[in-house]
Amino acid sequence: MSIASDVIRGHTDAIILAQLMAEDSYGYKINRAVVEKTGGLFEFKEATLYTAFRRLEQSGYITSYWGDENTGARRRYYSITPYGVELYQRLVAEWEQSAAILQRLIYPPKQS
Amino acid sequence: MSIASDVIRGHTDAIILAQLMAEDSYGYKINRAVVEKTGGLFEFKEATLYTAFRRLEQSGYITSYWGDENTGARRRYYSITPYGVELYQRLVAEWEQSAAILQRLIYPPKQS
DNA sequence: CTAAGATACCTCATCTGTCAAGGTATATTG
DNA sequence: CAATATACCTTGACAGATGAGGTATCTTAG
Repeated sequence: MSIASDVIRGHTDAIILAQLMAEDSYGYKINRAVVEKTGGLFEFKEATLYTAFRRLEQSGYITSYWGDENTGARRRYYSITPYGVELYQRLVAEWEQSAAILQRLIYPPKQS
Repeated sequence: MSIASDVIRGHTDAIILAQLMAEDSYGYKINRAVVEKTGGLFEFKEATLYTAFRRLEQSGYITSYWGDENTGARRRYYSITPYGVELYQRLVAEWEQSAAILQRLIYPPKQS
């Protein structure tokens, strides 16, 4: 993950929910998708990922169920709830607004 | 600060350093500048701000000195060090790269 | 057959940054 | 004289991220 880490920090939930907006998925697969999308620049630490799943499920934003693989390691699939869709939309809106704001704050002001 | 809070979280150092890149300044003034630049959407909690100052100073990124006001409350001015300039540049570069990455991660992928 | 690596999940303890809540002190303005 | 603005500070609690450890299955190379 080299760079990026600090900025992505705090957006764990939004990234996970974005994946679940497309389809039910499971931890390992979501993390593979993130690695692939970032060209290897970022990946979740496992502890971070599973902590987030528990947090989101306990708050009612996602639900989980065991996959019925008859081969390979078992998978716990997650599904986004209507409540989670709302959260996702709010997080995206926040991101958009806040990215614009940060863009203004992070560069030095002209001297007065 | 209503919205924004989560996204700005983690960029305290970069925002402070950006201000100090322009000129030496002090806590209260930096926070006023932030409020003004964001149209009132965001401001630092004082504890967050002063915690950050201490962290940055202990790490050698900024130095401080007391202003010589002969009126009004005393001010502790902060000055960015060469080491701090380096950090600032690194943080900005990270922000730019990471904002682009997040932009890709935060929207749902097309179903395959 | 066996070792290594990929797949897949989980927990615990610790660290770091944020922030609510409290405090001090001075100057200005109604 | 009270309220408000300026200006700084500390403490304790909390939440999210993470290092380090663990379990189990399947595939592939030697």
